[in-house]
Amino acid sequence: MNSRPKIKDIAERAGVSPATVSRALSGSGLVAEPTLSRIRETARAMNYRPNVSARNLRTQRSMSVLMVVRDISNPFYLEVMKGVEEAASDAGYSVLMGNTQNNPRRETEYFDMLRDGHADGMILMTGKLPPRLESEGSALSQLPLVVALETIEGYGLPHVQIDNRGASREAVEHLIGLGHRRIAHLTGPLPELMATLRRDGWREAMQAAGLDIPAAYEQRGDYLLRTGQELTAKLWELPEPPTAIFCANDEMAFGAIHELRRRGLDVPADVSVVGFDDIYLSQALFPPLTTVSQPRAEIGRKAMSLLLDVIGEADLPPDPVVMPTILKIRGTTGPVREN
Amino acid sequence: MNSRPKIKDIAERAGVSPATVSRALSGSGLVAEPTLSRIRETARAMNYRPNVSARNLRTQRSMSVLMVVRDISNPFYLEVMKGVEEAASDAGYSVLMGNTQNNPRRETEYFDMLRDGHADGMILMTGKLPPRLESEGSALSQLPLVVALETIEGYGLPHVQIDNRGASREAVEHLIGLGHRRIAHLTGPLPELMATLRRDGWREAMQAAGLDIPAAYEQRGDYLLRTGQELTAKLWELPEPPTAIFCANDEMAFGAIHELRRRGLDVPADVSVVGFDDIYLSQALFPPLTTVSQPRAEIGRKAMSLLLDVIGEADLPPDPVVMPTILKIRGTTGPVREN
DNA sequence: TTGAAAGCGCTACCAG
DNA sequence: CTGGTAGCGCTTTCAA
Repeated sequence: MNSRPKIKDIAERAGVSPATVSRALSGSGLVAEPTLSRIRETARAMNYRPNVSARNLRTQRSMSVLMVVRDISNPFYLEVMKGVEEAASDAGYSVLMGNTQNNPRRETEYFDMLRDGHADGMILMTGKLPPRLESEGSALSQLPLVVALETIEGYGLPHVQIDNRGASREAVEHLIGLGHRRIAHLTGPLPELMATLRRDGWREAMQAAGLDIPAAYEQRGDYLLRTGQELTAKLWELPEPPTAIFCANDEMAFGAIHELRRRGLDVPADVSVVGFDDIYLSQALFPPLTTVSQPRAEIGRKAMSLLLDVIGEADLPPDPVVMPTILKIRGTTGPVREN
Repeated sequence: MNSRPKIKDIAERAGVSPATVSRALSGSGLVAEPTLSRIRETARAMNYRPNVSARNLRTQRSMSVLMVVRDISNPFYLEVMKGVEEAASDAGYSVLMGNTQNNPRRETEYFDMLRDGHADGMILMTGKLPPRLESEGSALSQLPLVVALETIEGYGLPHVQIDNRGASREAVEHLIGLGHRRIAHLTGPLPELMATLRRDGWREAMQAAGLDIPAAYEQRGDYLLRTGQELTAKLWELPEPPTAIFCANDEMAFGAIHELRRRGLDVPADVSVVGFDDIYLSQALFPPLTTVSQPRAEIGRKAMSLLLDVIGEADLPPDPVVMPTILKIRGTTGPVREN
């Protein structure tokens, strides 16, 4: 009566076998009505909860999934996590958070957790594989993996992503439409794929409009705020600074705006700035940031639902799932300054 | 050779019993040297990983802890989570994320996960108990629980928190020191304890300085950005608006600044604004926000280490652990405007 | 220092 | 529709 009741206790009290209790509680539909409700009743009365370890051992599943990110303290992941958590919770799964800090040892650890039954599947948002696994080739495609936000090529893994190149092109076209011709770009950490795609989108839009791309207008960054400041400072040491800056993410855009203001330049009257990601608070700045918005929660939900498909061995879309982006035109972009 | 090796496979290969393998791998120190390294070697060679479900079932532990927050998409929790994750990871624990959205059903669910062996302990950051449990009284103090950031009174639970009242007092004193006499406060969701404490700190500082507190200067909020805007708008409908606003959190402070600027008021030349929490990007705004900074990662780490103590049945500090705050004086506060 | 064996709590197979 | 029971993979007595 004192310690936690087990299935056997319920069985005795209800006058049936453990097997029947198990069936009744798991809703297998194979239990006749009078028995069914009697069992349910006693289970509730005894405040019964099935032991997960025992169940997991028996069923060879953990009903948990692993969501692995580069840096857990990046707010960008919040909404994605929320989406993953919602979809997981709806399906009866728990979410384990993995944080790699770009440390290969930790990356490997999370893969090991898949093998040791800690989790039934993994959503990878790191854009890379631990070195040890890279050699495993096609064996990887057998693992219950879904790649989100980033891309891992060559293993036939399911992906949920956005059209980074197209979205960048659209953002730059917006600037061009405002009359800007000297448009610089602060890149992400090249040669990473996502950074490369965003850079390429910028280049494409510039070329399509017949605009010049001075080498110094492509400033190599790393998504960090202070880098945005520094690169902007560099741009303003050029004989001919740009009239607009397209940044590979919002943080660098904040850094750029910060630096411009420090130099007494007004955004957007003097210089236009566009970000990418539409992170939390982007719209709360003054002026609110013009940026490319990703449907983060939906990306999380979709990734989780794909993962459930993988775990359930359902058929998967052979191509990456591409989620739509929206260019949020807000307050940091405006017509090019005359003269 | 194909499917995952189990302890029995290692035992056969190494020519010992499963028991010895288990002892060797868990480092019990009861295995003689030649055997020990032979077992380790074969385990590595076979790429062995112990099955967690089996181990958990046997040991009656899950080596996971649950971190439960009100709203997972609030960036405030990021650093705390990081701290928890670090301390957990160091101790060999995984962290499960729980998101209640203030939904009592979900709150109860997470408590159930404690009982069903999903997790060995729980860090509660919701500041309240699910209704069903409130009646259980002192039985609660037997559960492996740690309360962080918030407070749950009357059950003798271990706490990690900050001195909300004292920190608020300090923030308001800073404003008073700058010559402000008309200082309004945007509160959190009263009557919640944390919101109340921050409000009380403001009142105390005002009273100690002999300043008036017009009823309309206490505007009841809910920590949301847009509420910050709305309440500020209300303040400026008063015959005598304040010269400074102390906000119960940073988001409302951002909202306040936004609204002030919309009205053509300069921060801090016309109005000073102080926030609370020092969330991500607070220092990246222009001007950067003056706010109360909490050692979030340390709070997370401390909460986790307390939880490990609880789980290990170690002695606990009878009083709440109070972590120090720092008033970060940045760019949104300045001397009161003359005239 | 090592091995044999029980059993953690549950599910699912096989009978009836 | 229900019961008996094997066994998931591991740890940990108890004996040797």
